[in-house]
Amino acid sequence: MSTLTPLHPLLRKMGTVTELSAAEITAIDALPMLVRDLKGGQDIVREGDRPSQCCVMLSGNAFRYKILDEGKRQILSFHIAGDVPDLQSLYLEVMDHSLATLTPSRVAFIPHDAVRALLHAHSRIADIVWREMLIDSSIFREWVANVGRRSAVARLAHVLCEMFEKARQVGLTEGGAFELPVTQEELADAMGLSTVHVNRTMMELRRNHLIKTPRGAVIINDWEGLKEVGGFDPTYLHMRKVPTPLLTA
Amino acid sequence: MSTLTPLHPLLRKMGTVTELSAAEITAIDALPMLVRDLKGGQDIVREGDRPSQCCVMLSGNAFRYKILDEGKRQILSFHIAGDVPDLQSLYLEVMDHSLATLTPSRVAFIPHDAVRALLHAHSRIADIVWREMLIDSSIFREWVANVGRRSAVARLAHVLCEMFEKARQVGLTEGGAFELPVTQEELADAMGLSTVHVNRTMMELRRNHLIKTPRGAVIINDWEGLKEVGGFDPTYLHMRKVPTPLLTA
DNA sequence: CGTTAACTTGATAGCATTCAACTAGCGTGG
DNA sequence: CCACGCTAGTTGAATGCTATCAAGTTAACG
Repeated sequence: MSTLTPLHPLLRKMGTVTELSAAEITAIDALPMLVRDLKGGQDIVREGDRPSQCCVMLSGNAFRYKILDEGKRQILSFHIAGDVPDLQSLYLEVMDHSLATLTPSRVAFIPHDAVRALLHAHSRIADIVWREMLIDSSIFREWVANVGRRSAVARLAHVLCEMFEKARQVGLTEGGAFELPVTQEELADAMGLSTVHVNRTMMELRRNHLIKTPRGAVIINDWEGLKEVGGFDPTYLHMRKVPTPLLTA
Repeated sequence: MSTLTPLHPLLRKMGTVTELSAAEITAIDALPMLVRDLKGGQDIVREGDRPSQCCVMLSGNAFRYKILDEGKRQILSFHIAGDVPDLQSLYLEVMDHSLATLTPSRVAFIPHDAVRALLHAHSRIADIVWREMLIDSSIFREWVANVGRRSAVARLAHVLCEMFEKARQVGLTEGGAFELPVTQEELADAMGLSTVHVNRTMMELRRNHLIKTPRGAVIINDWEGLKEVGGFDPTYLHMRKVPTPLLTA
């Protein structure tokens, strides 16, 4: 499954946007990283923290979330290998949300200083990184709309479409299938629904032959149909070109 | 009300964060701007556009929104004088949402090239601008949580708290009062509720003596109470210091 | 003053939540 | 190797928050 290339994970993601020069690649390779293996369901940074480093997902999955009054949780995003889920901490000193692993994950921590130095030295890399942050922001906008104005089925279909596209972009799909190590409870917290209703909604998608859901994964049977139901238009993902993984694993 | 200082509007906002040097101020003042007066309810940029400039709100109010299937609208943010609501277009070539005026507004358009040049020449300004974009993103996260996991009353209270804080930050409040030229329909589209229910919810807040709503404005009678109801914690606004407008008008 | 947009109010309907079991899958340990 | 126990998923019934529909009322404006 996660046949990660030997490439630096950052290159994997950035490479989907622009060809990098040798100097740029060297600079990225030279970034100091502290690699750690984490269990699933473990916080990486918490709301209120003032991190001095940011983290790159090498493998596994993570998600960002907020806890509101009465202990209700809102999941803000899901992340896969290659993502830097707390990039914003470079400029926002205190975390306004938490970040945790979903599955056992390998994570690399890079000091903010090192990243800042890289961005100052290589303006093209800076451009890519900023763009990445702005896409992050664009996705939040879509989520506001998703949670605010779509029905449960549409919401779920939309989330699945998005996760599929993001996985496809970095070559983590096989046909219409991709790993989705997310419980229905987590999906519920991401979509602002109850677990029970996510369950029923999911069954509806299956009943209509749009998806199949083997353990920990999703198979999309009817991509066009799913997009239709979710009102999915990938514009907001701002993918530059047709996803072409750097290396065909 | 909007006793705008003679200062460049960008300075107004950025000045709340750091003291700028003379050189930096000159550079900002030198930005080429095309100033236009727009009516209320008029689109500035539309989803799908590929703008080559971004706009600064000099006066008036604006909002960003998406139209989904079946014509449903989701409002993503509200903006006041000093904001640059489409900054992201600097790096995201195609608009994933629309931007429109709420009230008659004076807007300045600045070419992307000029902004990019400014950011390259003055890294401290770049830092402030990036920070601003990331705060934008943080606010979207909070909105996801707001729409996803809060009840109608809490949602409304939270939105009002946020708008008050943002206005206060740039000196656009008088005591607990601030201008809110937003119809209940617009509030509804911002919160993912129906107009009718916004109306009832608003009445509830009034009945509990938390707010008063004279035409086009809001007076907060009980700030602590409103924060309580909305579960409002301003951390996500990432305000550096206690709001001190550059000039006391 | 007439006209229109914004705001109110009442009644009804519906999607989603909550509560409460129950089932299936899976790892662990006796 | 099977039992136990836990987590995730499934199902049913009842409640409830919010939407929808339909008028009516107020307020701004020319």
